[in-house]
Amino acid sequence: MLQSKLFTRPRKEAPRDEVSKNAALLVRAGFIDKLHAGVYTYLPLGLMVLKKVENIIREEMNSVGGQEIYMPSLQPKENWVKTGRWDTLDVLYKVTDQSGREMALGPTHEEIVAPLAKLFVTSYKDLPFSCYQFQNKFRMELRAKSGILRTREFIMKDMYSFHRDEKDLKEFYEKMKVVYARVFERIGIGSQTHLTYASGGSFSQFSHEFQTVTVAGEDIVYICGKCGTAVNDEIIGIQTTCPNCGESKLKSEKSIEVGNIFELKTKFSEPFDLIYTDENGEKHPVHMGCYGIGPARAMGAVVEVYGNENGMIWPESISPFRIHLISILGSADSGAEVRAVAEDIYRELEKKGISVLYDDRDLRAGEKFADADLIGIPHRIIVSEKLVKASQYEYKDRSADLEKNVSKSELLALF
RNA sequence: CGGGGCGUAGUAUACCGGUAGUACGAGUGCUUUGGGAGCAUUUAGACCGGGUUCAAUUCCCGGCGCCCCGACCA
Repeated sequence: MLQSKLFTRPRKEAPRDEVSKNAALLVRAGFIDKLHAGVYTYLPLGLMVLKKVENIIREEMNSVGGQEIYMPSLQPKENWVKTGRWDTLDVLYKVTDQSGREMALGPTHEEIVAPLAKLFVTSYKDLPFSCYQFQNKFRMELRAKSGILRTREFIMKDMYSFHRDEKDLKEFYEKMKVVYARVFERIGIGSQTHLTYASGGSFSQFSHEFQTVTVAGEDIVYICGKCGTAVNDEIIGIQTTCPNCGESKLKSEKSIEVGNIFELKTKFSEPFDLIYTDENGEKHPVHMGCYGIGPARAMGAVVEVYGNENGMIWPESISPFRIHLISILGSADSGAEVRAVAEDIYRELEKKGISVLYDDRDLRAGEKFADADLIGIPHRIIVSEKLVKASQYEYKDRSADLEKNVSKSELLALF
């Protein structure tokens, strides 16, 4: 993509009201814009990152047989009354239409997916299965904060699984732990993200969270130095040792919850009468599991981990582009030649199917470099008068801090 | 929801009870060209409502908005 065509533009300073690192950097780099408290627009570069995060999650959900669906945000009041959450869930946004009919803006989708499953589940032969979606969730947070880490409208991948009994649910649940770890590994925060034991609510002993260590986090976890498993502060009173290996020395860290999984069991199947008939003709409630990841929050966590005062360095897997090609046009006479060489390599890379952000703007070198630092694409190629004269290209791998001059064929061989 | 802070050009800021200043950005011209260039020139601003006052962007009250701390966060 030609950078001159991007309708957004990086800026030198963050707005005064964006204090958190993730929002300050993302706003400065032109990835997001704040509409109001806790509600952000995703601009072209930001949406590219978000979509890459989503696609990694999608691939992993598909790998365990998850089937993608899309459920509505506008949800009937009756479903929420049925589970008793219409009056008890204080983050629920309620809207009323012209006829006076009340509805909820979905903060989650158990109330929708359980009756949905009821349409298709009658026999043990219909189980197990799982479905998921990427959907905007609305939660009336009393206090939105920390940039895109805690917002009132946010995208969430929520998957729901349906099983004939607790044992089958448990097996699938264990598989999801592995799949979730792989998601966070792939988006670049694997080593900072810990499987964390948390409160299981009234239906199981524990739920599990995936907590990414960062000072911007709002949770506190106690991490086992031996196996990396963590315990959430909320249950450290009842779980004082590592639940995985028994180690008693745990280190406390601030962290952000980027994913969580829990066993719903029959909590939602019962109110919606979601039952199946077994081999003997006996009826049983379906056992459910629920698995959430906030792609935008995960993206914010990545920024918290990799951002510095100059900008980002994106993990390659979710970088908006693979390569940032920068032309240093120099004086008017050399400019045309530099531009021709840059356009040529741009076309060749695109032809190879490599995504390139080509900074073709007629700006000075310093400004282009500063913008590139902010945007944070990990691979950088520079074309300048000096380099053109020597038939060389400067290649920089920003995450490896590697910088070298290469010929065209060497350059193309790198990707 | 409790506590605190802040609302001034597109952005970041300054001053002031009496004509609102600077920088960046944006536009134009010339020079410059490998780390946010220089000169000239143009552009553009006091959140809303009420009160005090001869006079309010400034002081007071209310609203709205935003940020931070805490509480909350299947």
